[in-house]
Amino acid sequence: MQNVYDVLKERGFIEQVTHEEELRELLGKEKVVFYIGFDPTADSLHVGHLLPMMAMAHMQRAGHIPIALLGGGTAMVGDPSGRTDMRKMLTLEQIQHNAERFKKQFQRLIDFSDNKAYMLNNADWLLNLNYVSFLREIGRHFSVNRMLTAECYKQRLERGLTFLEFNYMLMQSYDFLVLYQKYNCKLQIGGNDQWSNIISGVDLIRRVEDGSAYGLTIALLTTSEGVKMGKTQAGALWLDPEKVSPYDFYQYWRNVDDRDVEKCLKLLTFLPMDEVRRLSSLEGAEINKAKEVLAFEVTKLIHGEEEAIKAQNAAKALFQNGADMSSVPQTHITREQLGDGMDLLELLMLTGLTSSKSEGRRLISQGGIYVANSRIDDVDLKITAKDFDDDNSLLIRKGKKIYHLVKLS
RNA sequence: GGAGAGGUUCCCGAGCUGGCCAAAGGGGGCAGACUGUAAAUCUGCUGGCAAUGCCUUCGGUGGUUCGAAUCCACCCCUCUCCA
Repeated sequence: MQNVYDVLKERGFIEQVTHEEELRELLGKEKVVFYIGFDPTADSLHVGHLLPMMAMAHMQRAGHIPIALLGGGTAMVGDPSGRTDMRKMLTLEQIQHNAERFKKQFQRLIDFSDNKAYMLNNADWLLNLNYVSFLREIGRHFSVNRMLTAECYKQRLERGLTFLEFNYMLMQSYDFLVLYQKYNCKLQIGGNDQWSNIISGVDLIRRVEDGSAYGLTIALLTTSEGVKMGKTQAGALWLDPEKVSPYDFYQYWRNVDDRDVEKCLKLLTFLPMDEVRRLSSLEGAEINKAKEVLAFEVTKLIHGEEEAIKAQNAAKALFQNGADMSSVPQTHITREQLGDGMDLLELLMLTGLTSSKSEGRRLISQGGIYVANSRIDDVDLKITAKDFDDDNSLLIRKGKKIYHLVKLS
């Protein structure tokens, strides 16, 4: 069987490693417990978390044991890495609630049964720490001089850094130490921005336990433009279907830049590399086939096969004249709401296609709104029951590819 | 605690000798043309509303004035230097 290390490397996950050869060997010969931390600062995971999750899944498939560590304790402080401002502090209840949501989402990719993976919360050991003993046992191993030279603090030194945030590194290092002691966790994986925190954990384990631990960072998922992937007009691309519908999720991947297709297939799907290479080599309009596969696979991974099929059918219905419109985003309105005619501007807002009437006016006057596939140029157009088809539905389109179905009942 | 700089519309960033400021410019976003549900490029738009006008907005609260993002007072926050 192929060494997971090589798999991760081939698929482009690995950015930095503490001891490449040793780690590779270790992963090849024993079951390794490893951990990745997640900050429960939002009530859903988003695309940015996908890479670490995939890495975990690959590792688990290779027989290793993941620990998903929720930063319930560290979130009380907030990681300053890669931040220009201080994070908002969350209440205990918010963090607890978010952690619950995360677990559901993890379960799609990671098998938590029979101790094949753990989910822990560092609040369990961080919140009750005694300040003075923490300083004596842990704090003494940290050199402020060295911390200040760490990349993650350099930037903040120019802009200001509170003592609270400065402690983040100690807390994360302590996490690693605790996991090493209690679970024999030898490896920490994290985003590339976690490098400083990770190596300081590795260091701490060496100093306190005289043990060998390893660190590995994963590339950040960026577009060919170098921008973080997963930004949509509405904000982040969340994994929660309540926040981003499977259809929109599918469309996001269906529309990635040509240049990002290969990277996404490698990082976000489990397709064998031969298949990835074949799809990535498609050129011109052909590459759309690869994008369809990508969109389908990623959606299947996150929302399940059934939802992925629905999203794909909806896309086909809209873009390739297919018939199954059932999963196109839709809004229901009643005949009472419609009355004897509703302003199109009003309807656009109901569907969420626009957020104000002004925006609707603008769109219409620029030719960006289509009702039942014909372009609308009348800003004051009223929609009546007659406009709906036999199926009591009306298709509205905004721009080239944002569709919305209005159902009358 | 002391000295200084600053907080502007989604972001950056002008404006700050008071009216011509819903506020330059850039970024981002949206739409149009082109196209492959791609990229690049070009064009337009980018606070709201019952819309040739009206309303809310320039850290907060009061004040001066016919009129304030622009002047004054107090307060809050951020940064830099000093302790």
